[in-house]
Amino acid sequence: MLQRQNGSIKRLAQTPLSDQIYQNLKWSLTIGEYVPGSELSIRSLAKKMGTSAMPVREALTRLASERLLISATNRSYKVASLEPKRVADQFFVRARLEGIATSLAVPNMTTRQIDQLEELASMMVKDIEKDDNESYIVRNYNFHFSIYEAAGNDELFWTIERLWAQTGPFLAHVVREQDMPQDWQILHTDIAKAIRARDADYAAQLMEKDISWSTHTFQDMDT
Amino acid sequence: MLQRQNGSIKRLAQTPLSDQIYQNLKWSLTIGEYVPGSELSIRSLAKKMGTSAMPVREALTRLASERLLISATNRSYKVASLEPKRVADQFFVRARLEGIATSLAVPNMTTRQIDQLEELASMMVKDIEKDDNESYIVRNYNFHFSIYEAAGNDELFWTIERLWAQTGPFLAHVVREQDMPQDWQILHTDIAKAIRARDADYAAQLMEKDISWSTHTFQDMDT
DNA sequence: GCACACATACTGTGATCACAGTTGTGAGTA
DNA sequence: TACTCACAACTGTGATCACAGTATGTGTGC
Repeated sequence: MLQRQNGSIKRLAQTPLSDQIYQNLKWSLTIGEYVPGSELSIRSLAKKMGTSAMPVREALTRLASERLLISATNRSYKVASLEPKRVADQFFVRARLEGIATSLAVPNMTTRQIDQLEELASMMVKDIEKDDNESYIVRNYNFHFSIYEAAGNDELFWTIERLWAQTGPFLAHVVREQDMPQDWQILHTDIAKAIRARDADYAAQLMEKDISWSTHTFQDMDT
Repeated sequence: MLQRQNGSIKRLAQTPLSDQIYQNLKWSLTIGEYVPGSELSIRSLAKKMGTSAMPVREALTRLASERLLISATNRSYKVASLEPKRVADQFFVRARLEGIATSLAVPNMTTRQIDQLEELASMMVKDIEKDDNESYIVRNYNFHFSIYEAAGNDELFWTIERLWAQTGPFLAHVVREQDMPQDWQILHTDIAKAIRARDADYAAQLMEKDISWSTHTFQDMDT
């Protein structure tokens, strides 16, 4: 996160400005703070952050390089807009990778960690009841990534994290529109149960299901 | 590729210099032109390419952001060195993703494309006999990626391509050392046959096998 | 002969400027 | 009213400079 002082970003020891801005924007994408299709320009962002254009420029080129932003030549950077095929492709890869990560994680998770999963799952149900979408999105992130972290494969973790930032803007849109299927909430609890039962295959299967409903959702959507 | 004139890079219409340099370096990593652990500095690369530091700097930050290069704070960029756990993790993800891509590709490939696969496979055997490692590496790339392209999932394709650039330096090392197992060559022909038989599961299984022998190879290696 | 210190030559990072290309708007005309 | 043309306000891109670290190598003192 960025540390602000006098309304502008203060340099943290040893962490380059460009890196802070990069992390900041990546997180914003993940939790869906940017609407699909919205534009980000170097200079206006730099002005908002109180830095020169340089570190912002670096952050944006990095994000574009990871396909988290679209960069047309000589045009401003923008968040991808909802092209059904593209988004469906992304959720397909997500479903597979997150299923794999889950089955890897099952033997590694402690009962304490599984307790926390179940607690998160029940809190998420309450978030939905209270219409607290922002809290729901963050808890959803924590639920999934505490599993993926337990998988113990850095490259897998990072790849999934990247995909979340890529699909974040679309997923947040669905959550905020309350377009989630009724039985979606039960899935999280079931996943925790399957992990507790040390049933790797079933846990992975549920996880794939959790992700891939989105595949169909976006596949049938018009732009 | 970069177009050279008077020993320096000439700007191609519409393609930013930084992008050309980025593509150039990424390909060099993929085919193993850089030894694990070697250092790349902005200014010296810029001098070699005949440009200012700016576009090189952008290319390197992009590569580091995709984890194709390591960037310690305030120290020069470098190609990752061979840490067994890390490399094994990478090949694990590769095996899974390339298996998935293969099974997706099976129903999509034309007989003409499969013919080309078999031709590539037999040429690769000859490359080994002739000790032409560079040609072998490029043909190996073409063999695999013509399959992955047929899978028809852009995100999957890009993710695999990134992983190849990541593992390129290590794989090339093995190829050049001629450390490949005897039965490895037959695998490529078998994969083509399985695709021709439209046996998606078997093709995927063979593909996973093709990748994952490396997992064990590097896992047992000392740094 | 060895160890410590200082100078030098690097490293990435941030800021600033110049440039060319695109977009959008407003005035002038048919 | 509609269309066109020009100008102004953007856009990213490349080059250059200043700076603060770090590693290296050399010379000096013991």
